[in-house]
Amino acid sequence: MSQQPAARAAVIKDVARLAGVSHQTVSRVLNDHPSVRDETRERVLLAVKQLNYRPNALARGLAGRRSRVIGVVSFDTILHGPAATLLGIERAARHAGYGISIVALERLDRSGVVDAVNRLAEQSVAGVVIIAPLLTAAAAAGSLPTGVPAVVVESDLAGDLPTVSVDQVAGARLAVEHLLGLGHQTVWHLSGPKDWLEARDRVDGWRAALEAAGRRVPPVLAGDWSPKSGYEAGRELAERGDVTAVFCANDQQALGMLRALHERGVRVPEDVSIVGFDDIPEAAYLSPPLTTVRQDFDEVGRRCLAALLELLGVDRPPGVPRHPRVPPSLVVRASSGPPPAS
Amino acid sequence: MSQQPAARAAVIKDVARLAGVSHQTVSRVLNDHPSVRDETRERVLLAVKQLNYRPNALARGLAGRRSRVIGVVSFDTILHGPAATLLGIERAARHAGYGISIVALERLDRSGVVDAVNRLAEQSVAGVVIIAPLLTAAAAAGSLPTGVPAVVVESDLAGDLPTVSVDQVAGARLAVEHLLGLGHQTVWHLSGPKDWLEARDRVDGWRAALEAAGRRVPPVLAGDWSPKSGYEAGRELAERGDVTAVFCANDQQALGMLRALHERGVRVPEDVSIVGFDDIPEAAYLSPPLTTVRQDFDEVGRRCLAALLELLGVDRPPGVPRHPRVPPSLVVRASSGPPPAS
DNA sequence: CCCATGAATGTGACCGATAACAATCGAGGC
DNA sequence: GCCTCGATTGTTATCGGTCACATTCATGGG
Repeated sequence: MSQQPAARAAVIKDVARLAGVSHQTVSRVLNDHPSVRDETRERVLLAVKQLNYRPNALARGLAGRRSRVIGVVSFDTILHGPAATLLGIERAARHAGYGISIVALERLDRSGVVDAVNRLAEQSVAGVVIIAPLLTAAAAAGSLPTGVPAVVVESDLAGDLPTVSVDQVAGARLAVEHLLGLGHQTVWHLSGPKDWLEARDRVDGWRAALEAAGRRVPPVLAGDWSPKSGYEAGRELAERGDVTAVFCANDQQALGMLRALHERGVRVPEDVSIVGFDDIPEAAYLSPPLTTVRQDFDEVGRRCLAALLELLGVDRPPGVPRHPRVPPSLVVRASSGPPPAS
Repeated sequence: MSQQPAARAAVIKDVARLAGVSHQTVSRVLNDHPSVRDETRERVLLAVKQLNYRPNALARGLAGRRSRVIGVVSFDTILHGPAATLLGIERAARHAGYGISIVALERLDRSGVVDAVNRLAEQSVAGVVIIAPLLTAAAAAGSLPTGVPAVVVESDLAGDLPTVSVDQVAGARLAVEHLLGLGHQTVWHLSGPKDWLEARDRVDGWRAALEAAGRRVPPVLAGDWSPKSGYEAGRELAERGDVTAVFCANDQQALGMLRALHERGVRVPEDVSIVGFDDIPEAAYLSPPLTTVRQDFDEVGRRCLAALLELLGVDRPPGVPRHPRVPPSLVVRASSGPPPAS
């Protein structure tokens, strides 16, 4: 009848008692402090194993003023990019021995970001990563009041905070150069929403590539990332006879555009070539399979963590650039080809 | 010269001093304990505001043995379903005043799940939600060693733990009945991976609906959620002339199948009707727009949280069922129609 | 008029770890 | 042989809250 109801998890004192040392010595072993005799260390580790002891992260954080958790402010994780970025960060954090706390934002305005960071700060996170694909969020990140170490993803203009982003401009250039290389006279562009930085950068890269080649720059078609906006843009383009190549700012828009063109009897790539951006899992199985630009989100996650750890002074690999840009790569499939002979 | 370097954040004692009360009274105000005089309460709240005081969640959790964070064990959050579920849980948690800590699993085996829960337990989470769409994960969840309150999502066989899931069987039935209602003699099925519970349930629902209608049950085609497997199954089906309707276990597979059929000149829905599952954002813009079954992931998230809060004894709404099943709904689009006249 | 009662508030222990400092011990220098 | 020094280990304070209990004070019943 004297059975404990749920044998309370062992704490550091239990380990100390079992190993016959002071709790402080146990703490030293756990944090591999140098001056512990080998024999003592082993005795402690044995006790740890026997009791299945796991240090309490809360107590650790409170006493040591550093927690092994990093906060992530995320946005619209239904979209492929943000979801993949979040996963990349989680993966990198886990490998570095950190946990992840997330706060998702419904709207990406200034007070929302600040508020989210505050909520994370309450939890004494070691630092935060802000996935801030919008201009407003980047601005907010630039003016964080608290002294929380922060890294901003997908934005290179967050005040003096370190940032990590995919080189969107280079990605757009890859797409455009690919199409020009196939013989197209110019390339149209269906952009993402104006307030997204990635959308803006892709427009810039597209325009720069066209200008560098001395080509005419058509007007930008404005989309909102959704397949719907791609569909609508596709119907417009189908009306005109002079479009031979379109660079869509993401794969979902490209998908909608494919549908519109197909509906109107415009053949891809024979009549019009389409290039997307993201390389979502579906891209290879659209009709036709989509040529697109792939982003390495795992690499983004790794670099975020590297930047954050440097900020925390944990690691100090001297060569880490403050605003690294991860290079994207072009994946050529069947949706792009030479222009019609005409 | 006496300026503080970064004016350390205010703690409860600072508030107490400023308000001229004891720290315990401040604590009472913060946790709205009844017996505090109004005048005192206001004085404290004023001090809180003046100092911009925010209670330290670590200390709170340590002392009070309850943290306002719940852990989520997630898997494959690149897929639409898990990503949406995660977001739903985060949203519900945020509204209930809880934060979210996540651990993503690479593989969904027993030790992985147990390990993830342990990592969360170290952080003293109030409870965990396990997104366990695989049989192995459900089994692991059923044998969690620690005394951590847990709710399991997308699995109804996790020992005696409360679970929340979408009624996959009903969803599959909706799809099949829709197709039979259009006049098809029978419906083929491209399943998800065998070890996923959702895949298994959808197979069950499909078969049950066919049997209930007294129809022939064709062999199950085995997929793996990927567009690729849908594409391959589509090529096989195109070979046969006798297939008029296919229920795909998810939209990505349906997408691949659409591509294969299109490639072979099989028209959808004139020759073959296709129904998917999930209603991913792309579904409405495929060629043709996809008829599919929609799941309400926000509702799943809400119910998860309700179940967890009940487990925590925080709330006790008596009517909460232990294994609620969220009903899915059919979204009819252009990929399904009457069978060919033949 | 005294005492029981309950509301309002304060005091000190405690949660489980780390940090700072003290104590102990054996070895090498004079 | 005594003292200093570094390696080990222990003791106590501390992190920032909550909990359990003590205390104070005004009120109402006998």
